[in-house]
Amino acid sequence: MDKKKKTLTSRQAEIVDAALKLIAEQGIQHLTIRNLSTAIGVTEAALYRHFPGKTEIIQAMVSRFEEDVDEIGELRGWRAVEAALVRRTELVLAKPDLARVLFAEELFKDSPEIAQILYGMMQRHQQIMKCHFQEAVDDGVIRADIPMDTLFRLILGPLRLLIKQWGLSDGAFDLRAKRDEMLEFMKELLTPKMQSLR
Amino acid sequence: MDKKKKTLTSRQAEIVDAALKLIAEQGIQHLTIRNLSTAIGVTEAALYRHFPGKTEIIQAMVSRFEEDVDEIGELRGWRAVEAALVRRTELVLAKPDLARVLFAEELFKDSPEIAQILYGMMQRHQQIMKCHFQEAVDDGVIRADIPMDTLFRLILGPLRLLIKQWGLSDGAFDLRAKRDEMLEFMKELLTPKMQSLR
Amino acid sequence: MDKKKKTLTSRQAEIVDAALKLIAEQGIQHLTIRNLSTAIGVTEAALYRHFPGKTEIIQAMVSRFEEDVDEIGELRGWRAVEAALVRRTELVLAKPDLARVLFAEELFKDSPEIAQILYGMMQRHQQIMKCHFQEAVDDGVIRADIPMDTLFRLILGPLRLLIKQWGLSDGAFDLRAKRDEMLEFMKELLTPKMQSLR
Amino acid sequence: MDKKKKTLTSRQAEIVDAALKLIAEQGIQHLTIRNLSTAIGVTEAALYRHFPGKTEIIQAMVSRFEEDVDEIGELRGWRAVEAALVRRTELVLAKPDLARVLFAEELFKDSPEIAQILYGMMQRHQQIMKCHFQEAVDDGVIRADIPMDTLFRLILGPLRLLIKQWGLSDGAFDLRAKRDEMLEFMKELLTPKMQSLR
DNA sequence: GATGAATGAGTATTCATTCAT
DNA sequence: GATGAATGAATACTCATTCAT
Repeated sequence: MDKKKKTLTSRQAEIVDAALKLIAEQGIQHLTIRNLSTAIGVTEAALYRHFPGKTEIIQAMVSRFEEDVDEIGELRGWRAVEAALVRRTELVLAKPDLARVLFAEELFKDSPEIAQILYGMMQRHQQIMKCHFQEAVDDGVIRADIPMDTLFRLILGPLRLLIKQWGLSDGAFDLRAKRDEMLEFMKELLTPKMQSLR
Repeated sequence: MDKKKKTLTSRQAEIVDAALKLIAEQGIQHLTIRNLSTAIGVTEAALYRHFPGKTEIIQAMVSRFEEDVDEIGELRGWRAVEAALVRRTELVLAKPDLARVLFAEELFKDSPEIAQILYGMMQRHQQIMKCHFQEAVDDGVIRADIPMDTLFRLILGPLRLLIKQWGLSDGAFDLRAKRDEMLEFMKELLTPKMQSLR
Repeated sequence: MDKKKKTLTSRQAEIVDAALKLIAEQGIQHLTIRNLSTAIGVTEAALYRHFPGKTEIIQAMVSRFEEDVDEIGELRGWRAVEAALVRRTELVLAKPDLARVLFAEELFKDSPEIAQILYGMMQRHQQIMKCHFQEAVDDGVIRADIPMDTLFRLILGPLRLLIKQWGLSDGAFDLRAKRDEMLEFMKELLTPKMQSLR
Repeated sequence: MDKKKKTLTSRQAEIVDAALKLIAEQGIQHLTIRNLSTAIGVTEAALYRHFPGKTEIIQAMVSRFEEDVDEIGELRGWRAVEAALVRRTELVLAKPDLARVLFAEELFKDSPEIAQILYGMMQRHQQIMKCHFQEAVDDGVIRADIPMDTLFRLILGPLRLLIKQWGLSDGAFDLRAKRDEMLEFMKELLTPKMQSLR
């Protein structure tokens, strides 16, 4: 699955880590070369020994998300879907601002490279999810008449909104509880109707 | 129901339009006083005759959403819900610029005033929708066992994601068709399963 | 004594009053055309109907000080000197910031016209004081061997410093009390020595 | 006795010098980052490598006064007082720029931090002088009945005025001669009048 | 007399980046 | 590998002033 494994030097890794921390703690607007360099304890100029520019730092950072996000392990079918949604919310809970970056494709409008990376991630994620949807359909857990893209929206859309509301409300409600509640209803709603006859 | 005066002078409207366009086309980082003023064809200083500051411009911009979004007319119940979703997508189709900004609350994360406005809008919109949900439940069109906030997410979440995907893909698919398809499935999924007969 | 009596129109007078008030209340840096115009209740542009520019407003304002400062009435000799010093401190007490302007010749370094006016005021004031010194000398109240300019400094210098300290300390001590104490010592110190033999 | 580090880099010293010159020659309103940077021959941005902001530049400038002013060496009593006044005037003669700023506390009225520094300097200087006054009193050179703060004003006030007049007149008179004359009179005036014999 | 709209020059400060050492 | 110094372009915003109406 890895397209271009760019093995980062330890210094590069350190920089990417610092960038992640900075975004997570202070928001993306505080991800400046200055802040980054002082976070690491070197001069601003020093960063340019390790990355050609800021864009590349963000690229490296964003690329790393991918590993984190889509590892659901050996699960399949609806269990895999559930696991994915859970994993996402847990990531949000663990690193709220980082998560905000993940969902804010608009933020990177001005650097097409990064937008591209994010778009690719989104696509790949979508692909994986659809696999699991298909498995769930085959398992008879989800009704078969909903097109995959619509299905994707019906499931991921509510999750995204839930996370967004949680973020906007500054964590005012119990994200896990609402997520579980939502998942339960989703599953029931999507269950084939004939099941009741079984 | 209008809280504050929002009668904009023609120049103010022009500025707000330009701001909207700028954000939609280039991202919020490019919404600068400079860009804004040159977009209109005046000096930067000139803008300050019409708005006290950048914040107020964005506020005016954001406030305008509200008018556009929430007028559903005389409908009630599920019909009203459908009308709202349709209205939203039609708005997106009519003013794609506005649309791109509409769901990107993250964009304004760093200015709490605007985040507040957006949050307020969202809350009010949510309130209205919940009314209609309740009506739909009372009408027996929607099952009664889903909490209102979850219901809101199950319906609005997919719509938002649909619009976002449409925006990110630069209008690559037929928004109306997908919206109608989605609506249809939603309605069916949410219909009570004659549970009362069980 | 009036060089060019510029009879101000009532609107001009109003503007000058507002300018004085502004300086007195907020300091000279807040004396802007904007603040001035809103203080009066007109547009910025309107001010230019009454004065050719900001400089002329300040000129008119500064010119008015002259009347206020040097009217000691019918007194002469040492009594007149005392009266002058008292008058100055009372002015300071009444309008602290305005007074600060009076002593801060440096503030107007960049507009030579105003510096000129202030310098002229200072000179004239010095002249008047020296007259009274001479009278005091003739009266035998002040010793005759001190040159007039030095005498001026020996008397006015401490007063200025007193006022400055009072201003810098934000009025932390009793200006009147210290002024009277100072005056008393001054008089005694400057009394001709033979007096003791009289 | 030094409170904070004041070892300036050569570039910092250059900036401070330029700032001093700018204020002295053109008034504080012209002490802008722009003017300052062009005076030195660098970009505005370059200044921020050497000072965090304008405030700190002015602070450094103001702080420098202290070193120059208060070193009188081993002297004590009236000799020390004389030495201090002489030193001050010599400083004025050597660095007229600095001199013009030296007594213009009003200039910094709007930035409380700097006003604070100046006030502190003034206080410390006053303390030192009062020590010497006391010594002079104990030596029987100065009469004992004048409160220390008044005494301070009676001696330093005239000096400040002398220097200010010299500055305003653009060095039109012989500062040294007038200073010596003043000092002589001061000493004589303040000599005890054998009051003890009365 | 007064306004609304605009201007041009200016304010302090920040940013990503470069380069000689 | 890293630093110190610098740059050019940008940021939001303010000021005194002008001009057509």
